[in-house]
Parts: sequence; structure tokens; C-alpha cells
Amino acid sequence: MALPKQYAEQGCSLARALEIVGERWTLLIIRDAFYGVRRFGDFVEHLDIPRAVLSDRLKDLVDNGVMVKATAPGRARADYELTEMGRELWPVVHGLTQWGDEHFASKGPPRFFEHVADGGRIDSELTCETCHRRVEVEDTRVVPGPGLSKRSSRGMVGEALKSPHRLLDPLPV
Amino acid sequence: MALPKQYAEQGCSLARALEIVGERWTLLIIRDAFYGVRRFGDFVEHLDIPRAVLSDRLKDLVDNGVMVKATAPGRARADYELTEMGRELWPVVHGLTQWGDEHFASKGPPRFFEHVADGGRIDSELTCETCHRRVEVEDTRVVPGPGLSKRSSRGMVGEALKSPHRLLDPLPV
DNA sequence: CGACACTAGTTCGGTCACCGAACTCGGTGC
DNA sequence: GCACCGAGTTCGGTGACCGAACTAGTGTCG
Repeated sequence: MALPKQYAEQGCSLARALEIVGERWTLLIIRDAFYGVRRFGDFVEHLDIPRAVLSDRLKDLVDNGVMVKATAPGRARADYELTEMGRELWPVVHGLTQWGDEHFASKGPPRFFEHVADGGRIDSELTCETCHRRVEVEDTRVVPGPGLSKRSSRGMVGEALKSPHRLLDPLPV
Repeated sequence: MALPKQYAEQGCSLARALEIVGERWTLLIIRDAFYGVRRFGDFVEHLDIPRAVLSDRLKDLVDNGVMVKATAPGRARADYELTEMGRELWPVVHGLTQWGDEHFASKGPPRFFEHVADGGRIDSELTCETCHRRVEVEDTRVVPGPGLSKRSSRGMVGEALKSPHRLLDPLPV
């Protein structure tokens, strides 16, 4: 266990949650999974994370039921996918991203989130600005914004994310 | 800077946000600040965090504009309080807490959040279940729930949190 | 005014997580 | 069989975190 025991012992659900997703890199891995990244090597490439650390994190996430390691039929190697429990982290991931956008994205946000059905922007309460309904992750797509840097399109994964992309859809193999 | 450079260079607002609130302990410190903890010693007591680490984290939070160190008139020592920017993290803190409640609180959540005006429970979208309106942090109070453990009431701070308490109101001195 | 107490924060040595690079291992294609 | 490729492990060095002890500044009480 990477986080100190006290975390769990506090009788606080935030502490318990942080035990699982509060370690370095973990939320970025989950974000990438929302973006459609599924393979070990793609995580390494896109996040530039040490392989050993990624290996650890994925193991923990699988152990804790946030992701599953599944081998698609006809495929040689396994994919990592978010479970229902993992997908329920979308409000948190979106919320933190939003907070970062608001306070640090001087050139505007690097990416927007849109409602697939009508193209409406999704606001901080996960509501579509066009139809004013709450939008689920599955009905959300990412589109590049004005603040998108050159840096961020490093490698194949970065390239793939430069065009609009529905969340959770696997990246082109 | 404690987090790796890549975090910032990814052109991703989540990464940028995690640079600031993603380190170990940081979100727990912020949670305690929402609960009304304001003094160095109270953080140490309630979180059981090494003093050196707390010192570092508070310094970073102040440097980044999430908290301010202010000396109230007539008071000897300074308090740490959330800034507007810090208070905007409430949806994230609440969201993660909610997620933890849902998946790990076998005996029910250790604490509930209620709308001060009408006592309605606040749901995962920060909406009051009684009046169906979005509730701001300032109009929210914490009340102990069924899952609250003995452990968590260690010390004065834990005691103070055992009775309903409006968020951001300073704990009794 | 001097001794004591209390709070905030620093220092210190040991330990553990993280890091990048190199390596191993197993499956595929030729 | 043999080269290749992607996944994951191993390894030595470095930095963050840990608890405990220490310091410094302020309030208090005789």
C-alpha cells in the first residue's frame, strides 16, 4: 500500500478514495482511459510515465476494481478498460480539468467537451449548454481547444486526440 | 516542484491541476479547511500528518493561491483559509468523497452533507434533494452519518466535527 | 520581570517510492 | 528456427516522506 495507513483509518471516504486514485499518475491514467487509451505502450507513450510505475498503477487499479484487463477475441495482447466504478470517476476528472482550465489555461482550454447529440458545450455541472440536460460520459466527446500545445500531440496517441473523439471509444489501433 | 515536469508540459489542465492539488495529503488538507480547520496544529492533530510535510504543503497552497495565511485581528497566530480559487475545489472534493462513500462505505457514509436552508440531503450533483436547487458550499453543512468510526473523532478537532457544522465556519477555538 | 507553557515551524537521519535505462520473456511474422 | 515487437521486470541512484527531537517566538502567571 503506497499511501499511509492513516488515510484509511480516518473514517473518511475522501481518504479512502485517495488511497485508490490519489497516487501520482493514477488520475492521469484514468483520464487517458476516458480518452480511449487502452494499451500499455500507449499509456507509456502518451504520459511519458516510467514503465515500472505504470505497471504498478495498473495492477492496483485492476485489484481495486477501477479497471479490467481484458483480452479482446482475436487480439494477442490485453487491453485495460474502465469498469463501471471507474467510469463513475468522470465527474471528478472533469471537475478537476475544469478547475485547471479556469485558473491556468491562459490561452483558453486545451480541449473542450461536447454533447455528442447536439454539439453543445458541457459546463462544470456536466450539463449541456444547448439542451440543458445532464450528459453522461458515453455521450461526450473531446475536441481540441485553443490552448492545445504542440507538445501534447507527441506520438501516435497525441495525434489521434487532435481530432474530435468520443470518450471511452478505443483509439485507432 | 514535487511533481514531474511532464505533468505541466502535457497541455492538459488536469495535469496542471494535479501539480497543485495532486500531491499526497493536499486534498485532505483542503477538505479539512472546508470543515473549518484553520490552524497548523489542528491540521497536524486531525490528519496525523508529519509537521514538515504539512509545512511544505501549506506553503505550496499559499504560493499557488489556493489558501491564504492571515492573522485575524486580536489573534496571536495566523490562520490558513481557502481563497475563492480554493473554494472552487468543493465539487471535486465532494465528488471524490461521494465516490468513496458509494464504493467503500459498507456501514453507510461517515458523514452527510445537507442544505442549511431546508435540511435536504445533497446529492452527487450538488443538488438539494428537497428544494432541487444547486447548493453552494457556504450553504452546506456536514452531519455525522452511520459509518462514522470511533477513530475519526480523535482529538479536539474530531470531537468538534461530531456535531453538525456549516462548511467553512471556523471550528471553535 | 523571570520561569513556564504553548504553538508554529525546522532539522535530521533512516526508509521508501520514483526515476530512467537496460533487460527478460512470450507471442508473431518470416 | 530466428528476428522482431510489445509487455512487463530488474536495478542502482535520487529525492520525497517519515517520526522524533529541536528551536524560536509569544502569552501567562507569580
